[in-house]
Amino acid sequence: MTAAKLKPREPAFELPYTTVDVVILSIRDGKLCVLLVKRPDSKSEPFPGRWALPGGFVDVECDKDLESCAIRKLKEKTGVSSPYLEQLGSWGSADRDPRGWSATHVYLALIPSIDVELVSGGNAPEAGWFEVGETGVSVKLAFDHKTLLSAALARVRSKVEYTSLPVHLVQEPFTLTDLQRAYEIVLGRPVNKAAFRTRVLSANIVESTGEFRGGQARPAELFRHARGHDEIAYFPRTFSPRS
Amino acid sequence: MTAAKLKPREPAFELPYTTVDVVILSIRDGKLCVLLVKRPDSKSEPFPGRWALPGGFVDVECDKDLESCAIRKLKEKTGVSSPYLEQLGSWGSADRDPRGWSATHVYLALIPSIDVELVSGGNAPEAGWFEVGETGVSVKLAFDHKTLLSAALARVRSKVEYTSLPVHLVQEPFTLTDLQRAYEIVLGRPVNKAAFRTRVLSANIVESTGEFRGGQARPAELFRHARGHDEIAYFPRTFSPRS
DNA sequence: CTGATAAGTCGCACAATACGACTATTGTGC
DNA sequence: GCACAATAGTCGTATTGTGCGACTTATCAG
Repeated sequence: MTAAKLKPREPAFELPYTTVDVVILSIRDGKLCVLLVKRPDSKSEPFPGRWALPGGFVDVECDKDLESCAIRKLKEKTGVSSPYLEQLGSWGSADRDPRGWSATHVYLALIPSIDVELVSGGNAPEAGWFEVGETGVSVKLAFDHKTLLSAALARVRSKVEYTSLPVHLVQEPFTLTDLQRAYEIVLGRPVNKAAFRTRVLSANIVESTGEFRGGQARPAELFRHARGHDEIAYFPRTFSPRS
Repeated sequence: MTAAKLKPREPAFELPYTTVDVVILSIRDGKLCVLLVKRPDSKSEPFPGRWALPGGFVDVECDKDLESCAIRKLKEKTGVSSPYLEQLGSWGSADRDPRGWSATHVYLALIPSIDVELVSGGNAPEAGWFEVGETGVSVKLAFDHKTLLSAALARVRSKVEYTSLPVHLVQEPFTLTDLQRAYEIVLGRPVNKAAFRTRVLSANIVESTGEFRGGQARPAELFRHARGHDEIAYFPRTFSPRS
């Protein structure tokens, strides 16, 4: 790729880099986890060998907009093509990337806790799921990705209190108990069963499939996301346990 | 400015433009208003003469990060230097700017309803306040600014229900009635006085100055933003009138 | 002194819900 | 076949928060 490829543009001042990063969260083994990829080991790259959020430069040739770019990167890493995806925000400064002024548009994706085929091997970077604790992951992250991850966690933990967001962390069909577990994992505290069920059912965010799943006990009714509820629903009040 | 100014960079693929736009809202004459600037009339510019949100290219020479850039643009237009400022999101696509692939980082600013000295005249663009209705302003906007403004209004109207956000629309010192008016203007409906006062006071978002303002009636206690509450507070419940 | 005006308070009724305790429905071991 | 374990799902109530109308308080004008 040469400078000849650069279309002459007006104004001819220096342009920042534009990137997209995706915070992909999922529940694995009862823990909230984030998907990280290992940066290439080449010394010409910043943060070689360091773990990072999946992401990279916007490709003006193939990305028609920012969201498409985020979806492309998600698809490349996980094979998942239609997750819950929302924009988290953008971070841009002179020093967040050693290569120069850069701005990243960060997306938050939630995917169900199924076995995602991590697209790895070949020249694709190594990828893996990392449990997130109170503040983030235990490994050191590249760039300002620690900040981005913190922001994502704050957003998710805040929204759990008053939205139907965790619906997107469970695989359809699911039982109300499955859904309650997802809430509890993200909230980090138990939730009363009766109160939880009234809330969820009266908000019409899920609908019955009519099917039941049996275990060694009474079979549980199976639900799916309510049709026409691709977006998350807002509860009028937060989950607030009695003191 | 010539191509020589362009620092050679690796990778040498085409970079999107990076801009920052600011949605500046204020209450004027009891109406929610947005600040717009007129685009230059030169034919070499996109959307000549059209009204637009204040904003423009990130200047990698003087802007250390995106927020500084937003603050700079706000200062240039209004003279206000420390408003309530939050990031709204980013919009980027191949076709939102006729000059090429561009991504804009949009900030939302709330400023008190004082007489802002609109910095205008000379070669500075014409600027003015426009009342926003249900969906936006009555004039046609440049670029995708209609979308950006809609998003800003949706954010504000949603947050009014459960946060202390309108605190930043009133000039200190203010009475509780002043604050209630701000809520009512953004909400578009009346609020019960007693309920409003309990909520606001128990949330500790304002504190008394000890001063009083007299009119032809009983003097009202004057308040200011509570110290240590630069950010907005979240109420546990939404304003919800009885049906 | 009286009335107008707006600030600020009080108390009740109502609605939502957190929660523990209850019932219901299945599988399993004896 | 019966007791029991395990989990699903419901019920009733105590408690909390708050919406709202009506009240009291404080000031000014005439």
